[in-house]
Formats: sequence, C-alpha cells, structure tokens
Amino acid sequence: MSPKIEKKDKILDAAEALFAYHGYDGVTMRKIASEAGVDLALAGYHFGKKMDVFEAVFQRRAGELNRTRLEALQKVQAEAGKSGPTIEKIIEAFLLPLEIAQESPDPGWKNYLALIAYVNNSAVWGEKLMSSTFDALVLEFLAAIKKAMPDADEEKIYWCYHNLSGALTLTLAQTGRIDRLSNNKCHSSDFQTAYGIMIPFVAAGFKEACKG
Amino acid sequence: MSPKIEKKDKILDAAEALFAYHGYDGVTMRKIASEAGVDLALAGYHFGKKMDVFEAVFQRRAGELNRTRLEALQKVQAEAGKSGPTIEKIIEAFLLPLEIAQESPDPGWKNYLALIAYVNNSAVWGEKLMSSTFDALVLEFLAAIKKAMPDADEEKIYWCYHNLSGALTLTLAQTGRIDRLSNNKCHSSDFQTAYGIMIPFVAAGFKEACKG
DNA sequence: GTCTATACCGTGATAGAC
DNA sequence: GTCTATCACGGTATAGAC
Repeated sequence: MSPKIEKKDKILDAAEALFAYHGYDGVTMRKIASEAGVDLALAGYHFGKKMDVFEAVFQRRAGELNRTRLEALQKVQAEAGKSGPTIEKIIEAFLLPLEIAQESPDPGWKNYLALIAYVNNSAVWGEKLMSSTFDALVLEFLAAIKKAMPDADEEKIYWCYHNLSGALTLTLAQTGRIDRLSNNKCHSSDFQTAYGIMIPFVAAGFKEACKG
Repeated sequence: MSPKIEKKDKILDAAEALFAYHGYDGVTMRKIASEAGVDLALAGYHFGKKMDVFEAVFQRRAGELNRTRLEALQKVQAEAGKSGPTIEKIIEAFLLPLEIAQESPDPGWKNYLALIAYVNNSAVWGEKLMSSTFDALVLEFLAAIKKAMPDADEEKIYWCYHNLSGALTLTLAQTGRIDRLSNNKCHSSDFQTAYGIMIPFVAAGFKEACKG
C-alpha cells in the first residue's frame, strides 16, 4: 500500500499551482503535463479541453470550502443564541477557515486560494465562476450581518462586503508587495497577522460606513 | 488641422483596453493591431516587443496619476496646518483622484485603472511594475497617516494599507460581481457610491485596527 | 479503463525585405 | 512605415500500448 497519488490528482495539483500564478492564458497544457510528470494527452483524456481542466481545478475544493465556512458561521450563531453574533464574530467565521486552509499541510490549498484571488479580480472569470460558486454562501453571511446591524442600509452592506472581499482577495493573492513596501517588516505569507488585523479593521469599517 | 490621433497612441489605447480585460497572456499583438486599426508590424516598430508595449501602456499615465495624488495630499496638508490632516482627509486624497480619472471623458483612464488592478493582484507583475512605480507615492501617504496616528504600530499601518489597497483594487477591476450579489441594487460602475463608502470604512478600520 | 506517442493544423511573435 | 516569411509553440485528436 504505497501512498500513491493518482495521476489525475497530480494533474489537478500542477494545474492549480500554475493557473494560480500565471492565470489561464499564461499556462499551457504542456506545462501542466510536464509539471505533473504525465503525458501531454492524459489531461485531455481525464478532463477534456483546457477550459475543463480549469473548471475542474476550481470546483475541486469549492464544496469543502463552502461547507467549512458555513459550519463556522453556524457555530458562532449557536454560541450567540437568540440575539445573534456580533459583527466581529461573523467576520471571523468568514475568514478563519481560509487561514486554516492556507496553513494546512496540503500546499494545494494556498494555491487554490490564490486562484480564487485571480478569478475574483477578473471581469472575465468572475461571472462564470465566482458568483455561481460562492455567492450563496456569501448571502448567508450577509444575512447574519444584517441581523447584527438592523438599522443599516442594505446597499451599504453590499459595498462593505465588497471592501472586505477586496482586502481578502489581495491577501489570498500573495503578491509580496507588502514585503517590499514595508521594507520587509511585513510579509505576504504571514496570514496570522493579516487576518488578525483584517478582522477588527473590517468590523469597524462595517459599523462606521453603514451608519445612518 | 484635424483632431488626428497618432497611430502610436491608438496602439496604446487598444493595448490598454485589451490588457486590462484579458491580462498580458490573453492578448496578442494581432488583436492589438487590429483593434487599433494599424498594421501588425507597427506596434513592434514603435515599441519593440510585446512586453515593451505592456510597459509603455503601464507607464503612460503613471506620472500624471502620481502627480495628481501627491497634489491632493499636499492640498489637505496645507489646509490642515501644523497639526496635519485627519485620517479621513488623507484617505480621501488618496482615493478621489482615482474617481475623477475614472469619470473622465477619456475612457482610457478607466481601462488604465483596471490594468493597475490586474497588476496589483498578480504576484508575477507586482514586483516588476507596481512597487517600483507607485510605492514612493504610497510611502508619502503612509508617512502622513503615521503623523495622524502617532501611537500606532508601524507594522499595523502597513497591513491596514494592504486592506485599503485590496478594497480599492477590487473597485478598479470592475468585475460586476457586486451587481450580481446584490441582485442589481449596486453597480460596479457606481464609483461615487463606492468611494463614498470606502472612505469612512477604511478610516474607521485604520483607527480601530491600529489601536494598542 | 488508463496511459503514451505522435501527428495535425492553426496561431503567434518577431525579423528582415521592401 | 508596411508586407511577408519564418519558425516555434499550443490545443486537440487519434492510434494503439499496457
């Protein structure tokens, strides 16, 4: 019983890493195959066209991610009881499953979340993949936020979520820019610090910007 | 004297729009030339290789953008006098020049800022272009923020800027996701609302997250 | 059913002739 | 400035090995 990884999974792993870093058009089927150590035609055999490989990569971890985040939301809701959780707790439930994934021993998660950053910032891909895969979950979180801020204007809540989504996305993208900007005092790879600051930052932003 | 636009500029305009939407690898020299209505070889004649076209597009408006934003910062500093401007005013000076550019009659600005979103979210391009072109200006703003929050931890200020940068980037990217998420109550193209909410959101975030 | 070798044919960047 | 040739690369299909 060897710890054999299916070639099919190796293809997805390689494609995940490459797409995350180079984007769809910056990757070739040949690079994916060679990185995965398999024959060029095998990706086509398993998945079909290049676009199908991309979608297979995108969908592979989406279900688990949605489930984990929903559970985190339900947990803080159960703990809070009838009055419902605070904004801080809701934001935390939204973000911490990502931190856990990024720090998991499977490095594929880090690549996957960087891929999400790529998709979320792209007008081309956003519609096709991002909204259909994640918006149902996001609406659950927004419903919780509305309950925690009953006087807030709905439109403002969407825009505040947009700000959260952007801050998160840049974190997922792992660009290294903060390293250079801060003269190496901060590091893109330091997720713990990133989320530790993002949570109070975003919670305060929601509270202030949704006033009135 | 016709209002003749140089072919050279037409090439940059076409490349700007295409790169912003499709990314570097999603664009071909042929598409740029055909969109610009010029011969394929002309782009090479003027700019050299494809990569050089990309950099020419990126640099074309960078100087003006940096100048406008610096002037906006200096203006609020002059108005505030010795005590220095508030966080809100500094963030406003950082963002409003972008809103003005996006709403300018030259549609190229909107494309250019979407291109910046593409570059800023990419680990590949970030280092090569983003930091070298814009970090000097960003450090001016961060110095002003440090002065407005003398007790804040420096590292936290960088991370707060990271959050601002992400929220801004997603706005520049014009993905249309907020339209779908909000069931068309909000629109990616509604910059006025976007910045109107982003400014108090981010200012409150800085104040809260930099405490202690 | 899984995988490999290879061929096809279009497309693309670039250089050099004009 | 423009036209065209070159030559590499890329997506995909197919034939057949294990």
